[in-house]
Amino acid sequence: MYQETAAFEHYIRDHGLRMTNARRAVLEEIFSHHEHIDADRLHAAMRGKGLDVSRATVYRNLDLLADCGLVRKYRLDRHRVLYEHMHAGMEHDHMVCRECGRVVEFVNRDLRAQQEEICRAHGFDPDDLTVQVVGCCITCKKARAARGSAPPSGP
Amino acid sequence: MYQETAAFEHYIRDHGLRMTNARRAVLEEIFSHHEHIDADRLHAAMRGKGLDVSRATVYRNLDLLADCGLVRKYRLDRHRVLYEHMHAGMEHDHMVCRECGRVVEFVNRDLRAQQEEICRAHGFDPDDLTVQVVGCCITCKKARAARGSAPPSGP
DNA sequence: TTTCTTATTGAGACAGCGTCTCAATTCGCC
DNA sequence: GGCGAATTGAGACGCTGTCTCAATAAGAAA
Repeated sequence: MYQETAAFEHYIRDHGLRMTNARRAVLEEIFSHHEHIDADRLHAAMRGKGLDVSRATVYRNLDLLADCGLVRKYRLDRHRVLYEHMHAGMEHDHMVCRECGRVVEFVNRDLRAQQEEICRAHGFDPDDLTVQVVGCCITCKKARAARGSAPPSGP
Repeated sequence: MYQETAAFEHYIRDHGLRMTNARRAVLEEIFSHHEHIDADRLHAAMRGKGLDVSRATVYRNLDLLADCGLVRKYRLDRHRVLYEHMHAGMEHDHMVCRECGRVVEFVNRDLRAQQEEICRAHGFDPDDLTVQVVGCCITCKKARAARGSAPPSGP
């Protein structure tokens, strides 16, 4: 947490911004959740702890944290935007199950390297590389198979 | 167009649905645009041609077309969801420039193969593999460099 | 420490994209 | 042609995120 606070304060100062209680609170909150969370849930969690920060401020500061690279913003679909703090160097991607909505993380260095290579080839300077896989997870696949092979059974 | 109509009608019948004028119209419209387009723009284009189809119907049928695999739904960010028809077998991905908003397509078979491999390893059955790169395109990069090397000049 | 400037905040109105509702219409099987 | 069900149209609605603007507070300067 020390590192992140320091990095954030550094960024804040460098950009002529000001460090506030609300900013510290959002930073601490997002770093206390070790998994994806959406802005409104985070906001609710903060209020639940008695932290009186407005919704707009949570949104504003999550975006600020995303800008300075401490937080990653990840859009699943129209109704789900997740934020997660960067756990040093662990760039990962997501598989989203269409049926149960479960999000599975995976890390693959080769995939990243290849994406960077493609960007280079197109003279494109990437800020964010995202691989998003939408499909059906192993659990739902099994459930579906079970239903399929034993439908509303015989006479 | 024959193939797509046939495929669509086949899907429609297989799922106990009905083929309607609105469905045919949406199918024809999306296949007449050989690039990404959003639902509202498509709707406007249809009305412009005198096709009297409601917004809700366009949304509904674009989703239906996406379900049956004839159309791909691609989300850039909160405010941009693009649809594009599948041009047989040409699975591609997108790079979006953060500055000018330009969308560059690229195709890379290795990248796809690798994603599929990862899915297999996780027992995940992919419906849609998306690689989304957000960054800065070569044009904007040059523009930025030009500004950077010759800022509001000397005293 | 007090003062002063200005970034930030809070509350809620607002915006945009989709979705939902439900009566009216249309499909397509008989 | 007639019937039952799927589909449509029009607009209200919902949700996430942004904007507004007065009030507040950070932090530099005195």
